[in-house]
Amino acid sequence: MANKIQSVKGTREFYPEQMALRNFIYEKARAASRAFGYQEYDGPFIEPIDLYAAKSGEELVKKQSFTFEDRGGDLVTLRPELTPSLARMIAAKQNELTYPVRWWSFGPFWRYEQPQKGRAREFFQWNVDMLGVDSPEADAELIAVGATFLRSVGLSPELARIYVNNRRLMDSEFDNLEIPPETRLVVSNLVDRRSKMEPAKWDAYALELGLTQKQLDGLKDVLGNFDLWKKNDELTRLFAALEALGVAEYVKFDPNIVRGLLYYTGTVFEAFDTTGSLRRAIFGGGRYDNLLADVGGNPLSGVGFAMGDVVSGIILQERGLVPEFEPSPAQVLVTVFDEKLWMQSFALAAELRQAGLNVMVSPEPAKLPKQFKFADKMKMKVALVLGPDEMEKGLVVVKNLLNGEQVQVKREAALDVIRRIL
RNA sequence: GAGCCUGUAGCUCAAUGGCAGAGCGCCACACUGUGGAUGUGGAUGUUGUGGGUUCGAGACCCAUCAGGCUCCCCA
Repeated sequence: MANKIQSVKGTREFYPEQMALRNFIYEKARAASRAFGYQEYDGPFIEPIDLYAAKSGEELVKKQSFTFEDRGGDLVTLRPELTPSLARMIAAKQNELTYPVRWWSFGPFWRYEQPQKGRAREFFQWNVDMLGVDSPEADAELIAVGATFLRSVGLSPELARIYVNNRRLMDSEFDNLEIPPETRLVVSNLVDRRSKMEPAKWDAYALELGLTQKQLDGLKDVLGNFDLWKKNDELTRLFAALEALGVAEYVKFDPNIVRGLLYYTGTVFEAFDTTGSLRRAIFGGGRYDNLLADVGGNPLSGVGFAMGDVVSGIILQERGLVPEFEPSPAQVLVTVFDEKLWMQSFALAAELRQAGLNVMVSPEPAKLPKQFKFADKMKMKVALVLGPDEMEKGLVVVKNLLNGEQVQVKREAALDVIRRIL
């Protein structure tokens, strides 16, 4: 180990088993996206740092992104998120796209953060966005896409919940409490931290930030009022739509969901594992009204969410929802009897592949027990034996590895016998 | 960026400052035309890395790397 070069901190190596999990998440995300008519797209993996600097604080970009100078002296960065790229892509074709635009993507992202459980420096993220329609019903559709994913991987409403809030609602509540706009960001941050702090400490912290006792009491009333949504038109429409879309059981109003991001303007939502070991969100998103302003487009409202593969992967594993790993894509092994019949086995394997089966054949004339052990470890379903006896009569032995039964059949009939087992 | 915990065989983990071990897995054989089960035997290692203290360090000290927990952050 000593002089081996280690993998970069916070990166993961995807051995076949982990790759299967990643692909499982990808397939389910793809299916949920397509079920609602979303089109797959992708942006570049490296971008000019300015793309992010325009939107986020420069300090943040420098601290948490992988940035380097290319040979031409330009600063480029490994993309930390997709939204700015999406905004640019939309802006570039703003007048030729058919709205509403429904796009989804799944790809790698990089953030220079402290790796820990649920967080890596290189990760995959599923992004889903709808642009061009500003309605609570559109918001509901995005939530429904997320819920469809949860349902499809076996995360029932008991196991995972989507919590919803609305920025405009909270703003009007802040107005009622006479919390001035310039301290709202701080207050949002405060709300975000509530679940992580002891109540007494949180109170003290709130007062420290400049809230009056009266404002603090009012804020706590707001955060404890789970019926608040009923007096908000956007949210009542949202929940009616969620009901009709058949995903209402997944969704709950929660005034404590604020999400740190500046650019959300209306509905915000986050999905959480209800009892798991991770406090991190499975996915999160919301409505943003000014997506294109920074990249030179005309105003266009959108709603979207993103889900990382790290947290979702851990939850699926902890819940035992990952399908059993199948080591070999080939379910059929053609054994090699001995050196003389080696090429005969190769030819038989080729024949079966021609017929559309995935077939492995031993690349060496190893002992039969060894070849069977291999098939067993690879969890293959069928083994064929082509020995001298079979060769002579134009037969082949087909063995069902699941129940141990084997039959000797004519070579031409082998394909049907195999197909019946698979 | 800060604090704390951990690092020993492929994996999970033992070992009072005194000969580095167990279980599982792996390999071979029992089984010369057939896997899983069983039995017998076998190999496993620069104790993360680099220094230091000591007659003697896996253990104690310092540094460093990696992982975990928490804070920060989450565009």
